Amino acid sequence: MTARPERTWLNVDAATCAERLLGATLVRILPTGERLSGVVVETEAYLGAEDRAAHTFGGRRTARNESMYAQAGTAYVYFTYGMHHCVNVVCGRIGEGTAALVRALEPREGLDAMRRLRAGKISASRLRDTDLCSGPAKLCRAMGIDRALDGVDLLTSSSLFLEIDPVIRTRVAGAGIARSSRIGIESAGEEWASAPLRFTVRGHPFLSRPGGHGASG
DNA sequence: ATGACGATTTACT
DNA sequence: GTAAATCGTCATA
Repeated sequence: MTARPERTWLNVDAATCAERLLGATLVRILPTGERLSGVVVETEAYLGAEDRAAHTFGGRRTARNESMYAQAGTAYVYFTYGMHHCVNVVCGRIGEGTAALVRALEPREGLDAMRRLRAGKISASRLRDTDLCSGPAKLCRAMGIDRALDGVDLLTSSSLFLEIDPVIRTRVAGAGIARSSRIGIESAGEEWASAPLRFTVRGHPFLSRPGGHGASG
């Protein structure tokens, strides 16, 4: 039986939240009513004011990152590189500015719709299942996530929300969790660029790129 | 008002 | 491996 997570489950530090989200299911209900979903298999933790790589570093607070300061369970969706969206799960206390970036999903429901949404110049039929959601911007494209969903409550929303399937989470826990350095944050400096704040399901085939070797979980 | 910069992806050499 | 695509946001003036 699946259930939505409790808010207290996300009211934790970003690293704990990022690790915890592995094995959770992200569900998107399109305006058409189609249900899309995928299991979270890769995340990154962003630690807030202290973290040079975080959008909330130094307490920066603007219209763009406002939702990152909201309550745990809020979706922080941002637009970058002039063309891509990425989605985070806000965690910790209100005003803390911490979150976990969702970097890859194993697609479970609505693969045809995902293919349609992801298809650009290449034909949809040529997109392999492993290409659908293997990156933070890819999964947003595949699930139709954009700034319109910034700030929605992932615990109560009917358009974008989290579900926990105990069977899936048990299977993920059995596979083990690996930690590695976060991707694409070189400019944040060596200390933060090398911090082991990326979490992956060990050896999972749907990652954005190979995971690291670390403690099992 | 302006300029530099992305928590990326894709195509191409 | 490298480079282009593409534009909202933010710091500076």
